[in-house]
Amino acid sequence: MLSPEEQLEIIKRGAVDIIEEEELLEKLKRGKPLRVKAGFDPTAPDLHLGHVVLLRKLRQFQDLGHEVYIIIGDFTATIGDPTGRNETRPPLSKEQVLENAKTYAEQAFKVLNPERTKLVYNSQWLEKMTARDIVGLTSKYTVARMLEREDFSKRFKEGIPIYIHEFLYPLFQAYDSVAIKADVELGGTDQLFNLLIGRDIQREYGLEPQVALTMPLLVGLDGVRKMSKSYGNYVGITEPPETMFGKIMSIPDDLMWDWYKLLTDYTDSEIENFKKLHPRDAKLNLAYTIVKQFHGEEAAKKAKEHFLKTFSQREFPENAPVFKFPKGTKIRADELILKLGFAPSKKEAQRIIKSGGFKINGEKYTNPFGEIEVNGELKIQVGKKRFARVLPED
RNA sequence: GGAGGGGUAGCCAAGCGGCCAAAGGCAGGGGACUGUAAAUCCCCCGGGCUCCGCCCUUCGCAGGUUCGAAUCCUGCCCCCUCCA
Repeated sequence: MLSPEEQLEIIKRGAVDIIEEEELLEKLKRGKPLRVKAGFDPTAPDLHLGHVVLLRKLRQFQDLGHEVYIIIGDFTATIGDPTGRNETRPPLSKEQVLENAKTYAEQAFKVLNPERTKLVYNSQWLEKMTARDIVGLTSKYTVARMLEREDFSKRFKEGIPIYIHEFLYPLFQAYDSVAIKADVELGGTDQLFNLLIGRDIQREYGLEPQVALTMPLLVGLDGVRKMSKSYGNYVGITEPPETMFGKIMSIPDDLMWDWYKLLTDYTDSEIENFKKLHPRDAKLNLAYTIVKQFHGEEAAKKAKEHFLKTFSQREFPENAPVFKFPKGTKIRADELILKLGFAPSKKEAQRIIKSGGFKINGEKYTNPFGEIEVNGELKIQVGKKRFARVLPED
């Protein structure tokens, strides 16, 4: 077991805020496993690399001998957390939440150690609260302090409605920390406010306040906005190795250093060394390292080869999806693309063809209405990334 | 409850009787370039028709006035601002 000081060093890596660092050191010095809490938003069961940043930090705690508590907000999800939004979020059904939680756990264990992870549902304690209990909880915080939160105050100023139940969300999240006696709570930087309320509320209930630790929000593929499913700039952790690899390669060069820091185990000095490489090679290594974490070494190697062949050498990928047509089928070029699912409409397919984005067996094919006969194998390419193999069938 | 302002394509935003499938921007797609990307340049961006032209469906919803409406009128729904 590492010394408290050494542990702290590891924990601090990549973190934005630790409130308070001295308290954390105190807790570590007691030598008992800490209860590290993280909430899970059951509205988004598809985990992406943005979530991984947090999960990796949790994993570090586990590797240091601590215990992770994942709070499934099955109760709070029926309220809707307004964090980071300027509007109220629609509540979810109970069944949906449970289903999402299951998917979440499966994916989270690609990073977390299941033996040191406890999944708990906050309905366990929140549903038992009586009106009196809730009044008790709400009497421990003020409206003025709630309005300190940026999205609340912004909405308040702009006249966008804030419903009273939305104030309950941070309070219930804080109460979760009371219920499990959390020592540390992790979240993205956008969660800082909620994490801090946890400290106040724990204190009110006579507990030692938790340490709030925030991690940066990972910037997505566009290099601008935080990674989020709704922006479409994400890399899902269940995506196939080739897709994952390709997506990572498409991030802006500048972004890759953040990714290195937040998504790999490389030390700062190792990362500094990578900066001396050709950016393409540094990024290849990044993609390789990340893919390896989720799919293993073999798959990562293959994904890299696939990438080099397809993009650097412009070769036709061997594992392109295969479509079979009866032998001798004649089909119009635009209809073929539509059938392969490479365009949402014939019009769109025609545009692609006209502008030279359609290749058969490596040759550009520019007549959208041309009849294509399926006799032998056809290697179809649409744009740079979409490939298909069309085979005749007797 | 009163007084105003507004709802236009994925988003933002012009248009305010015909030349409007609707300017411009963003996002997106294709091509060129490249290191994969970014930047830059060109093209495209409602759907359908063997398509250099034609047809259908779009401007909150439902009707109406007109040869003709996103544009005018009526009703309805929704949103915002100010006052109470």
